[in-house]
Amino acid sequence: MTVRTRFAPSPTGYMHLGGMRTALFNWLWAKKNNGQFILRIDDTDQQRNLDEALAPILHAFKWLGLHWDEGPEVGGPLGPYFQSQRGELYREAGERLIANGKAYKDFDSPDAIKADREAAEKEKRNYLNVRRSLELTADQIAKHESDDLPYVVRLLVPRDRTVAIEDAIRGHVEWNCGLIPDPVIQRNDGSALYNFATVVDDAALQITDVIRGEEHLTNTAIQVLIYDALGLDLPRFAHIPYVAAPASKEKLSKRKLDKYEKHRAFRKLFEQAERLISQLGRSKDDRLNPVLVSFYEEVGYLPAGLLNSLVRLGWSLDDKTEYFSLDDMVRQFSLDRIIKSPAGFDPDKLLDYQSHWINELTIEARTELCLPYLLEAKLIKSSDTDSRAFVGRLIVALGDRLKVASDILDHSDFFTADSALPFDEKAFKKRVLKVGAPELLAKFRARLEATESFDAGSLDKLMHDFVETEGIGIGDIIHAVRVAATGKGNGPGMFDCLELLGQSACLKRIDRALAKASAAMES
RNA sequence: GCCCCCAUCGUCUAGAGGCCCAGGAUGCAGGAUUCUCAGUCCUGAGACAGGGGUUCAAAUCCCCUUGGGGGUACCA
Repeated sequence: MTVRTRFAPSPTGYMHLGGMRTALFNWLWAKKNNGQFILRIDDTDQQRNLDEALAPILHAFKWLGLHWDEGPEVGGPLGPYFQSQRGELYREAGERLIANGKAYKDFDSPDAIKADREAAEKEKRNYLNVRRSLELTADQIAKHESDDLPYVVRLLVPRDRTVAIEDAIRGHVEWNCGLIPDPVIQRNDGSALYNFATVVDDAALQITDVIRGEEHLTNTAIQVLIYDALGLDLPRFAHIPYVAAPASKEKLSKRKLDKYEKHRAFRKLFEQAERLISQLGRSKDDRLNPVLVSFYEEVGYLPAGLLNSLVRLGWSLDDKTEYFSLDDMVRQFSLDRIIKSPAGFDPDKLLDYQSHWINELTIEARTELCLPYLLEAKLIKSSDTDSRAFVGRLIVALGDRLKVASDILDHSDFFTADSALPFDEKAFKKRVLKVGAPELLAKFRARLEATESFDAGSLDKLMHDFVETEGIGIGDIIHAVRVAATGKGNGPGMFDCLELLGQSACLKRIDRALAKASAAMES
């Protein structure tokens, strides 16, 4: 039988990291088995602007390259793939269960149920439905119905048995049905509840493997009873642990950001977002929430980096392999190597995967990633051949300093006008305002002006000759040159920086630094 | 309260009775390289939640405790 897995998001308007990890495991398992991955939209509570709420979710899948075989936009033979359009199926299944005596119409008011529950609690007794509606005669039921007395449909739980599954991750899990109250499967208006709709849909969509978060493990008891009542075969279940927040075993949550902000590793993510906000003049929006997939796309992470990080949350191949491309994952993924305990999302580890994968990229590919940020920041005017070439050279010089695409914004000094270059005050003071430094800088400037060749190699030689004739160490001059030319105390190799800037820019910038230095000396 | 699940370095994990005074990765600290930063290389600190069993032998199996999580809805 072909393996068919599914991911069933509610159209919430965003894609959570934890949900994405669940989706990834489903996708991988399907692909690994040459099966199909289905996207079903659980839009039971009739949203008004469905498209708007769904778009970011579909976009996240597309961005990561996790394409679905059936679902929204692509359709498929077993559609529709929206629960809101499958009401007829649930109604039909509900009627069948009532006809079979596997479910019943419960005319008890919510208040009556509540009273039963409270009474049980008071007596420290486990609550079970009193099932008064089961005592009703056919005539009484007909009367209630003609009176339009509201009712819900409840599954009649067989209290004398147990229900068990062989979970692919947890192994044998068993429940005593004598402890399970009869769950509502259909509301008064005929709409289906989650546990019911899910079973009907998973069966209709021929899902063979249900891989989902462990928060659904308890639901599974009820769902298995529904499968049984409907005479359906059980899929294989795999309940994976949730993705936890840093420094806790709590579920990673979209709403607990201020807590994560205090976490050392997480703070790096917030800083990346702040860089976008300050350098691109963006406003703070929901997409820049590091619990959401959109954050990583916005900041310039690679799908490969995020994917690698997600797959390693709760899954490993062996005791040493850390880096997995999507193809590697498809080849090597397996359910039996998923761990049972929750895994905390670690931004440090993500950054390591990210820098691994970005360094696998060609310079051209990295350039393409960085250009949009430079354009948005107005550091370059267009992405023409010249800009591409220049950015490419910068990226070569940056080497593995460039970890996420928006890191390019940290190197605006290569793009700003010479007359507007900001100097890092601390570095300036330390390197340029040092005794004797301006004099050396001025002398070296003269050499820079006189030289014919301005490539890194020649500049290196030029500097060494200079150092030798002056009888100083290279450290006595190179830092001052760096600060004068780039405004900063650190960065790529100094000679690469000078070459990138070019002769005239370097001279202008050094002049500006010298002027600033003499002004500072006087005061 | 009741039911279910989980428990190895800060973090991600390897480990399915002897290979483990517990291995890798990341992070951290120190050193080397170097013009800074990043990287690279080397070194270091760092864990089997606790208690009972079973066994010649337990991180691994069983029980209890503790801790964490989930469910207990006319949410999904």
